[in-house]
Amino acid sequence: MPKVGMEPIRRQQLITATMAAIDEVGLAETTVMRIARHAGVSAGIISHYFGGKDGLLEATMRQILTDLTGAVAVRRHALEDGSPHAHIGAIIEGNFDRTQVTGPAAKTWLAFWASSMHKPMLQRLQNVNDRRLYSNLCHQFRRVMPRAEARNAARGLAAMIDGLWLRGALTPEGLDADEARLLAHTYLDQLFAHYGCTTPASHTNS
Amino acid sequence: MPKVGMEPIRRQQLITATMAAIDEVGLAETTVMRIARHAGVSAGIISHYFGGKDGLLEATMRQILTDLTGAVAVRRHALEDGSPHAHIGAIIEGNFDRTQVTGPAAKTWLAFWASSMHKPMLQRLQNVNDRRLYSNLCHQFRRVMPRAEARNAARGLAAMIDGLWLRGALTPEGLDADEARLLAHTYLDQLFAHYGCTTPASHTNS
Amino acid sequence: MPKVGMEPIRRQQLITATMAAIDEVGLAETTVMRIARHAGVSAGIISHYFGGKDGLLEATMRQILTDLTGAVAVRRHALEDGSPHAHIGAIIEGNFDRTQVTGPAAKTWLAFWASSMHKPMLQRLQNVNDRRLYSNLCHQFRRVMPRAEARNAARGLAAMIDGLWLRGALTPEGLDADEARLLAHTYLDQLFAHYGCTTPASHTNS
Amino acid sequence: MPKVGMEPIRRQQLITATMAAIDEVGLAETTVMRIARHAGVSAGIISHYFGGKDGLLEATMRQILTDLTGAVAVRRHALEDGSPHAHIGAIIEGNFDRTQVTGPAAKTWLAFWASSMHKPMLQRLQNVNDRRLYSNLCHQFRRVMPRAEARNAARGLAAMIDGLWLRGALTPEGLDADEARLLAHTYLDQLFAHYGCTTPASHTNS
DNA sequence: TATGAATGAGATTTCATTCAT
DNA sequence: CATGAATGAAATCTCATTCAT
Repeated sequence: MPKVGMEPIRRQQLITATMAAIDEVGLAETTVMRIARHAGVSAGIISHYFGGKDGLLEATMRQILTDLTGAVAVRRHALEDGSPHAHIGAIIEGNFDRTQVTGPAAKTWLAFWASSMHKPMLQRLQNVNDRRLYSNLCHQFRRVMPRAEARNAARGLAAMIDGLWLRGALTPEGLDADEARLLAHTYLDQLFAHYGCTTPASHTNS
Repeated sequence: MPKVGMEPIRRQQLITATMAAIDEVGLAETTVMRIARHAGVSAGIISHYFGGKDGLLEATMRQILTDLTGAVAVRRHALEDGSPHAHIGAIIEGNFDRTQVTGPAAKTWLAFWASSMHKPMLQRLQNVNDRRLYSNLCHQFRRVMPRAEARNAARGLAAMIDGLWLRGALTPEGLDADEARLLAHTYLDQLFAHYGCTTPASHTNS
Repeated sequence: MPKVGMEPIRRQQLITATMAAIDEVGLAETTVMRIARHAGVSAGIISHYFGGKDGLLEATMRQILTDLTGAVAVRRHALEDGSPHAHIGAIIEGNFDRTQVTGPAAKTWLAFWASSMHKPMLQRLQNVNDRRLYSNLCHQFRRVMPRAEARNAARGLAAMIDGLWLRGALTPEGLDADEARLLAHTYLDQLFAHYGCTTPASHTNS
Repeated sequence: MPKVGMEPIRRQQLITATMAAIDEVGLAETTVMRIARHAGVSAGIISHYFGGKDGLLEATMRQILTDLTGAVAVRRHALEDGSPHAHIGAIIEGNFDRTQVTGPAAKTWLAFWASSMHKPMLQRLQNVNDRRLYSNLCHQFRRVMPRAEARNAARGLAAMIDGLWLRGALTPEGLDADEARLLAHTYLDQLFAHYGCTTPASHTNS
């Protein structure tokens, strides 16, 4: 039975199982045994690979944040139009990426979000991502607005994105990604409209 | 110490202590012992008055939602100007009422929110409130917009309010209520601007 | 509310409530609160009148045993025929008295019986009664049998009576007193038959 | 110490420890900690192997009943003489088997018996066994008596057996198995004598 | 006399972690 | 590498008893 090179496979297996467990019963009811059962392994192995339950949870959150960052980055690199509106549009699209808002990832995300209020390690991860989103938005808005307005626009859009996620995660049927994107883009257009910019009308997604 | 007629006093004491405990260490680490210590009573009394921990948590969430509803209602009844814009403005103000966004209540609110994903009873309470907010907003927007636009406006504003709450709860220093209100009102003005309504400029709060 | 002379009334009320509670949920689930609810009083009063739960239980058992002894004594005193067979018949009749085998008393009796294995005080009460039954039976049998046979007859009949009680208490519908009496009398007749005594055939009960 | 394949060993160990604990302090005072101490393991393992205290108690009762059934079956299969009297004699012998009436098993049996009045699961187990005893006795009696008489004989003998057990369990020194068997066999002989059957006189046990 | 508020001990159960195999 | 046996800490709940009113 002993195999070499199992480490990356097992780690991914366990992270996926963690999200499945949180999706199923919530973070509070997620025990190592349940995660292990989802992964089809024994509970003891979690301590082996992650040093303990907390290590696994941290790794899981890290992966969700990494995936989210990646989804945004991919879209921004694919832009032909480098306008601020296009960049921010890509950020919106990335944040409502199918792989993020569908299934286990969304509930896991919100669960960690709430949990991070009182766990310094999770809070740090959260903050890094949060600040990146804000500074990216702010930077793009700055290209067409004065600083004060750009800051408010960035804060408003960030709040809107989070709010849509939140409401989506709480809806039993899951987030309606298309509607969420529509609302976010509409808001974006309104923000730009206040500054006399041209706003491309179509938001058909990838 | 034993006196008669303690029930309502103790119940309120324990609900307050629950919020304090959740604020302090988070829902996951909130034990009945910690709540009892906050209230200066013994742990057993929680089962006596609330039938158990779950009963107390439910009562606590119920109170938060009731307070929130009340804060909105008070402001709407105090309106001299019955315009849609004024009504919606009052709803925003109520949602960022000092007693709601300050201190323990805000974190407790978010904690329950996340928790409600997997607890039917909390979910039900959540849904009732959620739908009331949405239908109130929708109804006012309908007075100045076509149905489809009103729906989107209501969804957008609800998401914005939640998003601001959420980000506020996660910020270590707590929510900056004034900034949040400013962003929400700005968004509201934008929504109305799109339909050529007059938008009163001042949002000095009570 | 304070009344004088309540003591005997309250004591009887609580003893009756204790039997009702044991009948309803069994000795293990019988709490002072449940007893108090049955009696329509508060739990604290039990300690007041009986010094505690154990005191009440002991008083309850004592009453059951007293009632049983009384039921036997009444029948024996009422005998016109002083023959051994008549005396023993009266003992049997008393042991299957309606007030004993019907309703709460029977289950309470068996519950105490089992419990008395490990509670010296109950065991003592049990033993006193037990020995009285045995010595009464033995004494009557001695009038028509040699000592060794009388002893065995007494032991056998005592076992038969207990066994019928036991099986009756376990039967959901309760003990069928008539059938039990019939079996006990039949056994008695057989015991006498072995020694050539005349055995009156009729066992119609009081 | 952890080894594989411990499950059956631990289960038996815990069942035995349960009987020891009940024998020692009675069912009411038997805590999982005490059982665990008897078995030399930690309390948590009881939930691990039996799902909880109730599961262990049920398993214990099941084992006692199984052992009892086995003790009877062994004797009946060993019979050379297939007469009704021999069969019933074997049933009596089995019911007063040394392993049953000696030590912890007897007290545990009675404790469960009383407890089964209010626990459906135990009651079911009890009933199955009870009915088997009755129907076995009845069937054998039917071979030499009319139906009505056979039924009464079976009921009487069953009551006698239970009564002897009961009194034995309550006697501090434990049941005197020889005396109990003697009384039961004597009763059996009397039952047969009433129908003119030959009754072998010797009841020396295995 | 009687209540019910309150406590604190004790019981069960869950669970993350460790460790021998 | 992987298992599952086992522990011990912690959490919730129950309950008899006490006591001020």
